[in-house]
Amino acid sequence: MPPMQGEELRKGPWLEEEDKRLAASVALLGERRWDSLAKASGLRRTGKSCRLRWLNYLRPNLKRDRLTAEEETIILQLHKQWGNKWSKIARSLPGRTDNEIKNYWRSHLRRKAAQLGGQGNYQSIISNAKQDLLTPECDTVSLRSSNGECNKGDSLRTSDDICDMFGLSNFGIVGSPYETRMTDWLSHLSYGPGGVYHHGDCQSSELCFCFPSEDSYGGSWDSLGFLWDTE
DNA sequence: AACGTATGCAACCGCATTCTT
DNA sequence: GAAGAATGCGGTTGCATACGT
Repeated sequence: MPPMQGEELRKGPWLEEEDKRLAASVALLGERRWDSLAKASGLRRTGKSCRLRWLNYLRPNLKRDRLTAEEETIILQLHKQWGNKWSKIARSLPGRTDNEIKNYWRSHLRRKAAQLGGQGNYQSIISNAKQDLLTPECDTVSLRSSNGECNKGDSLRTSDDICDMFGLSNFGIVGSPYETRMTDWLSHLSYGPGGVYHHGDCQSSELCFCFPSEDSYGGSWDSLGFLWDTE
């Protein structure tokens, strides 16, 4: 739609005044009909520009801090699975925008992947990130309580138990959409046929809970994409 | 101090898809 | 069901700042 004569559309960085006006208009009219909203607000911006500004900057509950190691791991995992489906990846990271993830990928992760080069090393990035999250004391992947107090025979009954046991709260998972999936999955491992067991070769003298070998649960870390899939 | 380069991020653009009339 | 409008998405660009020489 061409701008009215004498109403040149503005481009470039948003002013604080424009942000306030946009936020007020969205509160009044809702997140839809952006062209109408742009006109009604008196902003000399396109609806498209208003929508983008709202989604990427003004929307409530946006996280402004740097992406965490956990989020980086998720991005790497999901990008491997889905490719450049930024909006899809963003839906699995509450408070993050597709633009932010896309930028982060281009400035951090893509280069990181390129430095190591090749598919095999790409895998190692995920593996390294995984090691940041999980304790590496067993030759199978293991998760241990952050305080090291794993008592043989203890039951994991609730998601809180599981979060406590596995220290999920340390990873920013608690309260996120994947908390339920993660805890469900861990519960399944606890009681399912594969079982969670003390690995005999574990060098730790303490009891630790280890995932079964890849063979016995029929997959690898890569197969766990469903944990993050919110669709 | 001045200049050139690298980096991070916000915003724009064009196209595809979905919605509304 | 068709056409136009609105929205969503991914790629790209431009600018401010940090950093190195």
